[in-house]
Amino acid sequence: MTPAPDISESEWTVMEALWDASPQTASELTKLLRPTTKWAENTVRTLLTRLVEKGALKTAENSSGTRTYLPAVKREACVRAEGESFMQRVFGGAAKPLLVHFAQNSKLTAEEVRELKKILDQSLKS
Amino acid sequence: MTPAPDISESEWTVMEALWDASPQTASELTKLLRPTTKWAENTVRTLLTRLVEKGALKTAENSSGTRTYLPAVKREACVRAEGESFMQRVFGGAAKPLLVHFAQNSKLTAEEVRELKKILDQSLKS
DNA sequence: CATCTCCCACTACATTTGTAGTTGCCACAT
DNA sequence: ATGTGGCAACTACAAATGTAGTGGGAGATG
Repeated sequence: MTPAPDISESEWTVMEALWDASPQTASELTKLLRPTTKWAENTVRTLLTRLVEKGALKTAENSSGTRTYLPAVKREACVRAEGESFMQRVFGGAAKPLLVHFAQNSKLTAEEVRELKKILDQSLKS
Repeated sequence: MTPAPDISESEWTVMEALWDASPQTASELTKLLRPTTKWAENTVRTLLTRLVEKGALKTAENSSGTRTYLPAVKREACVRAEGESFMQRVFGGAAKPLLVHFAQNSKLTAEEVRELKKILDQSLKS
């Protein structure tokens, strides 16, 4: 596995779009992201280039010869890495305080609480 | 309330030390952090200065006239802000997927699971 | 053929972050 | 008075990040 590259905030936005739907060309992505980000196309291109350098994206040519981008790393792997680093930085690496924090600071529906409890049960299963 | 300044990773290390025990002088902090960080005193001083600029720390003179540093923002507030931003970036702002993720990726003791369930129950007590 | 368009490769430039080094000032021991 | 040891202010400088601009080649168009 690629060791889950470091993905900055803006880059993360691009990655999400591609995890959601890929491959896409730079201009497709630009249009897709424009409403939320207001980024110029060159900005998106720069981010794409950097992500390719980092090994987070791969490229391929589409039928019409233009380049398309697609993830080279799984979202889940990046989420795990980011989560790990966050947990380390803010909670000294301990999962429980983190879970406590988010459990306390979120308003959850009864349904969600039920689900989470089930997952907690499983999590200690193995 | 101060709107919870943006605290970088290295800065966070310093903040933790001061949330843990304050006020402290630059050299005290340097000694305290040396084992873990290997930072030169000037490095610590730079971080302290930046944190003061950001409004995360305040200073005061101690009896012997040298400067001491102490938090100007509560840890809990910073944790909340960081957590919020992390949740936004990585989980699109949704608490449940975040909780699911960490619940699944952590090995918890039966005791911890019990505790967490209790907190979940309270969290929906609206 | 002369252009107009797209797309891509380069270049740009301010900020933030990590990690110090250099200088100046002041109280205290000679 | 003078050197010395701290402490504080200012300066340094490279990498990463956010956010573009510019120039050049390959097709589409008039």
